[in-house]
Amino acid sequence: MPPTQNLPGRELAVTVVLFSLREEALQVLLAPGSGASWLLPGQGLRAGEALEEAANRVLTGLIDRREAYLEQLYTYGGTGRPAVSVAYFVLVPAEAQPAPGGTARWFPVAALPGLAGDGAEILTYALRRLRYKLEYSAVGFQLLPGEFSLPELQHTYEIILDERLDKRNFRRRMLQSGIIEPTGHRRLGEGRPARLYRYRPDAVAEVKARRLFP
Amino acid sequence: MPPTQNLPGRELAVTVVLFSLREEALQVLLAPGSGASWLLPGQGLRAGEALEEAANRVLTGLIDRREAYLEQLYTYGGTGRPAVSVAYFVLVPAEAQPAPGGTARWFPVAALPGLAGDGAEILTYALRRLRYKLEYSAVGFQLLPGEFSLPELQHTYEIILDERLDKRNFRRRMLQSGIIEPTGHRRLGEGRPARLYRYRPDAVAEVKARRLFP
DNA sequence: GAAATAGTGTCTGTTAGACAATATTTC
DNA sequence: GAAATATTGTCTAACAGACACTATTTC
Repeated sequence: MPPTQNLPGRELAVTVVLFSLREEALQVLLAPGSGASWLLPGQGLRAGEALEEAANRVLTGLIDRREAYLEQLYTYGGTGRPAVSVAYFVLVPAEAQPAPGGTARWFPVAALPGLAGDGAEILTYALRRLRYKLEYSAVGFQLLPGEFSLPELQHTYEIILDERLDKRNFRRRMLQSGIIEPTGHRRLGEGRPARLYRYRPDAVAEVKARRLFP
Repeated sequence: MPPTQNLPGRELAVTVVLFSLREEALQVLLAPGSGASWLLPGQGLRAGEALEEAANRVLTGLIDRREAYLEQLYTYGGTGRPAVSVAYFVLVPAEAQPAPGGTARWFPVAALPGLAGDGAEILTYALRRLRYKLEYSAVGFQLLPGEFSLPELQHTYEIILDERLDKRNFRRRMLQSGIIEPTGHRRLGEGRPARLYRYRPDAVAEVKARRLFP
């Protein structure tokens, strides 16, 4: 029974775990709760509304962005208010801006405030899922703008996995996978400019797990 | 809005996709629906009942077995009756017997009857998940009795994956993984008796997916 | 001893992972 | 030309996958 915003008496709610990269850190958007605690943003499900619709509605109230990577995470509860809450996992690029006038705030996952209800449990699970999916699917691109350099991409992976990666091996596999293509543009900066790439959603986005028992 | 048994007016239900191996085939337990159609078994959620409790309750009404491998699959709906249904994925060994007096029947996944509502969609997803998990986790053992031979284990994999596997490679990896241990018993039959093994739940049950972008 | 099934070992190609030097830009 | 950053290639160990014969039991 995860905490919900504004609609305390509902049977069914959706909860959203919204991740983004800001200031060199993986951050989560949280809504103010009672007292000093914070909540995962959520809303009761409206009559006739599909689950994913409701999740998108919550999202629209939080952020200025219409498209986002959204995936059902897990359904919690059966006791408490709301009785059941369907948690969604959402990724937005750093470009996305919080909705004007909103009270939600970003928190680095490394420095979370106290979370009401089972918010901490949900968040931990979402984070685990993010790290796991990063390694065998292409979700990482959802956290980046449309054009990015390979060092930026690698940096994204390093932040989320909290682990240093070898530059040569990273580039080799990323390029060999065919999942990105050069845009022809370059990112100018202090040193040698970096080539920019874009994600190719048509490329195979998921990798076969290594078979334990083939 | 998956079909539910007996409790048409509920907001929230759990649906169970129950797999077992019988007669050399992967089979699913279905409940009779209206007319000639069949349903995935399910029940409305009771007040104060946790989701997994409800899934276990449904299970108890279907089969004589108290323990089963049970995992939340996906939550469907938002429209229709029931408004939302939480689907569970369940594996039981072939030993398990249907509850006496029950009306549910086993169907091979290769020859399913017409399914009401979005039963077919849920079942297809459950099957995909089973095959997928089989390759990187140890769920396969949940379909076998406590003691089994390596040929039996391989046969289980072949049935579910619908694919022939190399005996030598299969045995090598299965044994090297340390996930099974010999019981000292043997399975007698027509030819040379097979050594029996048991699953070691304490062994690492999941394998790192191959990193796409390490 | 024939039939049936269980059990075993090797070779090869691919890939993950470790590792250091060169290239291009700005100031 | 110094500083900063981007870009590139090789070697090795581990593992997946292909492949054929021997061992043990029953009848």
